[in-house]
Amino acid sequence: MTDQRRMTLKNLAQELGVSTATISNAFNRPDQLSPALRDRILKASKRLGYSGPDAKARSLRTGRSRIIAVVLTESLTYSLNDAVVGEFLSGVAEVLDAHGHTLLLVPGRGHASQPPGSANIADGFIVYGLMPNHKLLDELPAQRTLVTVDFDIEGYPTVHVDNRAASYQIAKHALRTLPKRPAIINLRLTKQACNGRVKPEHTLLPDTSTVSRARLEGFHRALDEHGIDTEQVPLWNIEENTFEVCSPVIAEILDQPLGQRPDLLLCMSDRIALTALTLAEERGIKVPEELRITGFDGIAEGQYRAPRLTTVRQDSAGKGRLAAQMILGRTPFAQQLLKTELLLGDTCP
Amino acid sequence: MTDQRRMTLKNLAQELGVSTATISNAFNRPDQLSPALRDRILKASKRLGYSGPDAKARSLRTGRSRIIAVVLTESLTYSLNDAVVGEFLSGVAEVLDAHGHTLLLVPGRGHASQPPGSANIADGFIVYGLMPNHKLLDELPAQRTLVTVDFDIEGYPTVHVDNRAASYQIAKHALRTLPKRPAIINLRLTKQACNGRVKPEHTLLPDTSTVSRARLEGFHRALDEHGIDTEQVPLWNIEENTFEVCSPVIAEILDQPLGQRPDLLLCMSDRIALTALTLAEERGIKVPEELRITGFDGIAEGQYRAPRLTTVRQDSAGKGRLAAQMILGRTPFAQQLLKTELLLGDTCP
DNA sequence: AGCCAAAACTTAATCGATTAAGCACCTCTT
DNA sequence: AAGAGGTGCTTAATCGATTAAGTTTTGGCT
Repeated sequence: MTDQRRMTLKNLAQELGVSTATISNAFNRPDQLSPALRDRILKASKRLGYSGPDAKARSLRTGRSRIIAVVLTESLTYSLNDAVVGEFLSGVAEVLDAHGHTLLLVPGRGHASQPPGSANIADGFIVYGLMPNHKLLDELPAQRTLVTVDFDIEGYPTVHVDNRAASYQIAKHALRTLPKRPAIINLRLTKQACNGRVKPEHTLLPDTSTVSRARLEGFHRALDEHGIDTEQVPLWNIEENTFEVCSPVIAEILDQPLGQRPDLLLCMSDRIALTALTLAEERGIKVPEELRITGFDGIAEGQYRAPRLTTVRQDSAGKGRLAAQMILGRTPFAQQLLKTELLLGDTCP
Repeated sequence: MTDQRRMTLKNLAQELGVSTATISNAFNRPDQLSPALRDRILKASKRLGYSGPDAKARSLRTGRSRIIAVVLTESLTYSLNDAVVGEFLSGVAEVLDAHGHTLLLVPGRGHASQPPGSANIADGFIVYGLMPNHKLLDELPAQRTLVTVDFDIEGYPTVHVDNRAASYQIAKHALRTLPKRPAIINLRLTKQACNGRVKPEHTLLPDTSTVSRARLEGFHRALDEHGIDTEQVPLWNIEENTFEVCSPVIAEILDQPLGQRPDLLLCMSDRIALTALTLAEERGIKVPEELRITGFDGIAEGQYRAPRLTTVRQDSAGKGRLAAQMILGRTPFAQQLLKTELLLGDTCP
């Protein structure tokens, strides 16, 4: 028996007394050989434990792997626990799957973080929300196909959301009833790590193409229009979009003496807003009577609870679908800007 | 200039007048050549736009791709929106990343669902919670390394959670104060699709190795011990672990006339329990006074809210880490059974 | 029968690397 | 001065497929 040697296309060909080309055709181009022979080959490969052409060899020869890599901002560990990222990925996956492609996840920053080397097996890269100065960016553009999401690289196609317009819109809504003490809680806004109140010594990220910077500008514009001095509006920064990291900062905000405690929180993510909501509930602070809260993102968790979060929904899944379509060449490369939608919940009616 | 032709190791070698072996060594075995030459090679490759050995070719030659595939039960679109799956994947990713491997996501059921063909590029497979009769299982064991999670394939290493013990434990806790009308809400328990009350014509999944079946048995055993006739306990089934699919079923349960409405809901997932909690709040049903609710999984969403969900925590991330370690050969292959932990929240004190 | 096109296969080059084995050459040691 | 042992590099086989081009067989038509 020949069970021992690893089954390859070549071995199978020998076994059956046909050429390797024919075996290959049996798997890839049924019209190139007689049905009878094809049937014989397929049966034999099942019998001998040959599970089809090896993906490694095939991808080398054809130059295509049917794998698309998504490069994420953070470690995978963090990213996969973030609802917004999850939604985005599920959008990507939906389109890839429909076209027979598979999804490779590459961490933006990791432990041993290999160079993208092991990932350059992919046919294309979707780069998600990297900081504009990220070191990976030096290496990537040498690669073939590339779509960026939520940030720009000069000359490359992008899909993103009009963050400025969206945050302006929700701030406008919130300001219809003027707050006495509004406050803003942002995400990764300062150049230096800062988990708490943003002080004069902190410099904000300069690049207005940054998601956080754009959202802040939307808030500020709305405040301006309502005659509120943005300099006087307390600005807080949070380093990581998780309950654990948000929690102490928000506790600090809510535990200020009554005269200083904000009555409106403009939050830069639903995660932040939901954390604020939970902490307010724990303290018996009435939402929205004593404290109004707005979020950003429109994740499911904020909508499937009582009270519902007032927020602005960005179509993360749609963003993912679009990016995937661009990478697969189903949609012309372009600069795509997705619309957002105001969700009127109960936390800021 | 030679910029035009695609840079390969061979071209680079020619350009520099050295052998391909030397270039390869420059990237993979620095000790095999003089530092001076290596430096020259690295500089030249940067200059000529060569981004290191091609991953496709390398993986063919070496037989290893440094890619591990995770095969998921459902479509990726669904899986990536499920907190439990997300946590599991983040555990997997953590270990893979630390060892310089990348994560390939393969949907269990998809649209065009290619055979695992394009995925067999992976060095190993982590198969997550597939139904025991899934067709993918026919194809997979021919592959090299394989670890199953949350279900068994004869003879293969597994990591799972003691679902029976865990559900028994939380049911025991819930039954310390005897309910008048307990009810059970399960997930994917019936052979036929059934989103609602399980009726006599439905047959339960036979295999007790199934997660849902095991959990049901835990519930039943506890009920038994408290002298409650399990036949009399209404059993509801839900087909998909999402708010949208849960919602109508739970509405139906809660909208029953007061004498029939349950006063204890044993839910098979936190998603179900949280949906029940939201719907109860909307209806002004007091939790836990009028209705006690228990969950299963211990996802973050249930703990970072008020009231906190009473549930039993399975260490999904730990499951992922362990599976990844086994696949990478860092932990001996085995049948691993992870412990669970009771989380006493407010919904069933 | 004879001719020709289509059908059914085969030949052989190629994709871009890795790596064992081999060959110079240099530096010590005795 | 000869042998031993390192360095530093090259040669060439190989991984497992795909595919354009070529060859043989088949069958249809006059």
